[in-house]
Amino acid sequence: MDSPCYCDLLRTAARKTTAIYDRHLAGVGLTLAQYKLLKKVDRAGKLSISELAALCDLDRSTIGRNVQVLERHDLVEETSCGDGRRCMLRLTETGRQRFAAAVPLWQAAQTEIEATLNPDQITAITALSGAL
Amino acid sequence: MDSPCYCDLLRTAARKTTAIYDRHLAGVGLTLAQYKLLKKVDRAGKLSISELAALCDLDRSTIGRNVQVLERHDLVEETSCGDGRRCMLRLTETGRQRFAAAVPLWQAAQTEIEATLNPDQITAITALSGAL
DNA sequence: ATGGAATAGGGGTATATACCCGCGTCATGG
DNA sequence: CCATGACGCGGGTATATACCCCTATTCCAT
Repeated sequence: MDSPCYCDLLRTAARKTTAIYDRHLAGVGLTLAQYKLLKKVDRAGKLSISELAALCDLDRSTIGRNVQVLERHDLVEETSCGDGRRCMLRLTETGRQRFAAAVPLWQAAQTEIEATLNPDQITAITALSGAL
Repeated sequence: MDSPCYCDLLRTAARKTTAIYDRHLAGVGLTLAQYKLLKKVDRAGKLSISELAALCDLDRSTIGRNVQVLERHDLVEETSCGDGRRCMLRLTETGRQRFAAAVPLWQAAQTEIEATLNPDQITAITALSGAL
């Protein structure tokens, strides 16, 4: 009758963990979502908004707006490519430095989560992405 | 070295499941978040914004704005109590009907999730709220 | 070569969320 | 009985997210 709302549980867990990661990353003025974007741009070197959206499995317009924030903070810049429709994104020098400084903070958050949750939960969470 | 970002996994899982619940609830024009609010107001009968925020474990200002949406949709209304600072929320008749119609849709989403995830994952997710 | 389809992106609108600040109200200690 | 502090809430600002529509560009088939 009263099974817990799985959606609510996951949304709450996502909010709580996001707060933990954001708290760690606040030292370099990044949010977890921004860190993830910087990481993907760093890995790719250059990529378009649509490619980044596909990598993140997020809506293209969401990525477009999130990238605007990164551009305002001078972490990412656009470079033209042959195609007049697209613009390739890449990290600025500031972005590279900020990302490098953020990595150990992110790692600390990871470690905190690993210390908080039990191994079964870690395993279950890791398998979620494949199941949904 | 490259452990997956637990925060990203949970955020993605929350987005995906929210989309599933929202798709089911779209039949009555509600989102999962709105459904949860209506459910809590329904259970409580009457309660203030701060009480609702505490129940949801969300920021008071967040609840205030989400309740404004419900009021615009004529699902929730404010009633004055003795205290001039507070206003008590309760469901409107429309809100009661909408919530009643939404319950089986929510249940269908629950069932879909139970069919998608394996029991271990369900257990792990359920235990998350206590751990975080 | 041209016209229609496909692609890339921006902008509008809406919701969900959090933090901070200020304002009004209440309650309580002198 | 009044001043101070506690409380409740709205509003400002910022981010994250999604859907829709429009425009510009490119590509491809005829």
